[in-house]
Amino acid sequence: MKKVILVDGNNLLFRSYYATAYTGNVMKNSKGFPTNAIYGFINMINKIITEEKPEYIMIAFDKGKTFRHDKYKAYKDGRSETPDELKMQFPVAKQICEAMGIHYFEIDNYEADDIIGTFSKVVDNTEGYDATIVSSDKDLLQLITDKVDVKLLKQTGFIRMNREVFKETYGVEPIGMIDLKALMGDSSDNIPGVKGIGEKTAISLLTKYGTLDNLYNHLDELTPKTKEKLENDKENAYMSYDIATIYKDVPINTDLENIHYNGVNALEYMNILEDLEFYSLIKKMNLDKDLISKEEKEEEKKKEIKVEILESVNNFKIDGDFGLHLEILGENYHKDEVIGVGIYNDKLSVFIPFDLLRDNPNLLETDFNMYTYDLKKVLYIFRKYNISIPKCSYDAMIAGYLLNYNVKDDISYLARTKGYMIDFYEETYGKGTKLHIPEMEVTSKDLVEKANFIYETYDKFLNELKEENELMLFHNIEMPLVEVLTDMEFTGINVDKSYLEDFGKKLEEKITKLEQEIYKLANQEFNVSSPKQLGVVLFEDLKIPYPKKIKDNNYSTSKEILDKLTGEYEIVDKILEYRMLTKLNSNYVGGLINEIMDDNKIHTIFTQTLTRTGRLSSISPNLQNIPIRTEEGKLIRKAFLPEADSVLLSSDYSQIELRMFASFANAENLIQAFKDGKDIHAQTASDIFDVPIDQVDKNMRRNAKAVNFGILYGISGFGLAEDLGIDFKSANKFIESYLDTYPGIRKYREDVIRDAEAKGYVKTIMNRKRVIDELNNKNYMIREQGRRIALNTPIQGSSADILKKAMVEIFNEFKTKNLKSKMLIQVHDELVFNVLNSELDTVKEIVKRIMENTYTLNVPLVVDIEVGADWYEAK
DNA sequence: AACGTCACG
DNA sequence: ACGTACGTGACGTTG
Repeated sequence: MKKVILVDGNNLLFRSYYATAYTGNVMKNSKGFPTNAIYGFINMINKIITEEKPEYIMIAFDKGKTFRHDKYKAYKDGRSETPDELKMQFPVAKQICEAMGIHYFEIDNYEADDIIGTFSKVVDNTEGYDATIVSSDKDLLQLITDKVDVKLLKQTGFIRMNREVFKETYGVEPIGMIDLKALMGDSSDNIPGVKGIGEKTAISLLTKYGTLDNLYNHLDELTPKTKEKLENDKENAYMSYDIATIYKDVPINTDLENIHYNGVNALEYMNILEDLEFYSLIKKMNLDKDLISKEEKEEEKKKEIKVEILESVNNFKIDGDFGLHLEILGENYHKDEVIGVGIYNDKLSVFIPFDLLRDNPNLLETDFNMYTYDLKKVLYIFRKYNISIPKCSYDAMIAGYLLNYNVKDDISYLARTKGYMIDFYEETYGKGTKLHIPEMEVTSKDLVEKANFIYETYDKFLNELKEENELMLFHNIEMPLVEVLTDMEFTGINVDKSYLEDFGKKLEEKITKLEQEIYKLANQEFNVSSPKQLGVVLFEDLKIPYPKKIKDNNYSTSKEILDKLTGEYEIVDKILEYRMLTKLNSNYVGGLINEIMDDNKIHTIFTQTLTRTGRLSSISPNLQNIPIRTEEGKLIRKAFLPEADSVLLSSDYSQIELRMFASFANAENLIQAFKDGKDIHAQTASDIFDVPIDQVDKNMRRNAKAVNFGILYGISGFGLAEDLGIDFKSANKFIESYLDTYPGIRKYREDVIRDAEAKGYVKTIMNRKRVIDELNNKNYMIREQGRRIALNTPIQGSSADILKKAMVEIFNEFKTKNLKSKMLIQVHDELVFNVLNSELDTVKEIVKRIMENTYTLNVPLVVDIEVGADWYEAK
């Protein structure tokens, strides 16, 4: 027997949607596209395939108004409109069917039921086949025959309904389902049936008379009341019969070979899953090799590479440029164990265990070029172990990042976009407690495969970069920056552990005290750190009126909300202080102490390929969010110290983003103000409120400052109103008068958005490109977000470009001048250096000159420099 | 693993 | 009628 699976696609999507949507929180990807229905849909299909192992499968969808509407206008009336968030998911579900290698059908004017009915009829009439229908809709039960059963989905699990079970449950043949509906109707489809006859009467009538026709032939045998009901509604009964009958002759190609299941198209499928951000499914799929089609498996085999595991260095020689991949066990190459390196080119296909390399640190000495994926990791490790480093000016991770591939720190993702089916890190090395180094046979193959991918795609990626005009950015900024960042990470920054410990103790004392006071004010003990418990205590037990229109089931206890209650309720002030102190203690005192290494320094990792705008990010620990805005928090900075005979120097761009914006938009008054070195927010206030600059008061300046910031983010009246605590109307007025004052800005905004919408992407001054899919989204809000992204990215990204360029130049000048001072930290518009006292004047001059002149805008770039005995003083 | 919160530019 | 400013990372709580 060959198994045919017939899936009710509509039903699956609706079910999955409402299974989770009732909470009001529909699952979405980071772009805001709803994915909850699709997620359940995919899981269900996967389950069906694993459980049923079908040779044939198809999925049916509804399309258009059906012929049933012609017969009965009110068909399905009363159903609530399908939510947009669900509608949006249908096209994606169909793409997924295709990617999964499953034929799907949608035929105008027919429901999914009819398509399924048509196939079930074919199977019923074909020797050697049987079918299983998958749905939670009982309507389909009428299709059950000896060869066709229904997997009826329940909330958890399913019931398999075959002819026997059906008869036991309903007392009639499956086909009698139609007669049953003709009598009892169906409220969900708004099928009327016969008034006054429900399930019980209908079943008992049909048990006796079998069919609707036969029943109407024996009306005289019935009680007068029932007879009357049936007579009155005869027309409705037959109409209902018609509508409830699944049509079995939909005009489609019913050749079963047409729906043969060949397995997924792995690449296409993966791409969709990545868009949806279903990472768990990506991993699962890769583990489930059954899902990958045979052709692809064969192709995979063809690519199998012979791997030599290097045991002795005697005959090892690099001949020609080569791909190299280094792997570590974990995520932090500053402390994790190194596994080894894979090397590949046309002549070499070798795995070198790390021990061997460490014992032979000159093994890789060569004039040929090295290509890598994550060069910084390689540079860092090789430097740490004094291994000679081949020259390298190509890194696939950087290339992939600039080309807008979703790299996600795992070479396998990038490789798969080019058809290299490399296992994910987690599959090979595990995760969390399961992290381990597998047998050398496995690691050697893994690393060489990766080196092979790096080597073979070199031309491809460089060509793509060339097409995007990103070669300059790649060669002159990002690649040289890798070395700069390596050096910064390697150098690290001194941190005074005992200072932090003392600071922590003081914090803890205050926290304990505050905690007791809060308990007292609350008349109970509870976990102040639990937003949930806190919400109940404040807004239920203490009956503090919630300061916002209630929208969710939960009370927000965010600063934004609590700030509105300060002064009025003592407990709120204490909670805010508690929050601030615990944040400092756990995130900064504790967090930083945990990251201090044996040399008493902190070595962060700068991620160069993460942000969508071109900025860096910093992890383990994040040195880009050390407190500064409050005095208490700022004290943390006293723990960051220079080396002996040195000071810390901080240089930061003044208003770089606003200058950038003024320059791009050619906003003359703003540009002039920058040229004249005026207080820019005061000048703005003077312009929009039309008063002389010396009559600008504090409030006017504050408002102007907020608009200046807002404009960088793609301002909205609502956002500005929130920020300034004013009403929506006045906020809009500010914005309007701002745009009237600076018509260049108004025009620039319109131009940028129009251009971005036409092209689907934006670029920075150095041609860094960001694709903005949000601009095409059907959802108004997401499109609006896309527009704000289009406005903000060139600003934020160009600032990032400029600072990166400056970093490379400063690094090079330090090197040529043989300076011992070191760049340590980058914080988006600021650099922090350890500067030897003897080099202070030189460094000041270099840093200021390069940062201010590395790129010429229509406005001057101004850099402020501060020096001190710690990071607190140097700021 | 996701959420809420809050630290930074 | 809706829901609202851009880009990050880390922690504690909760499911």
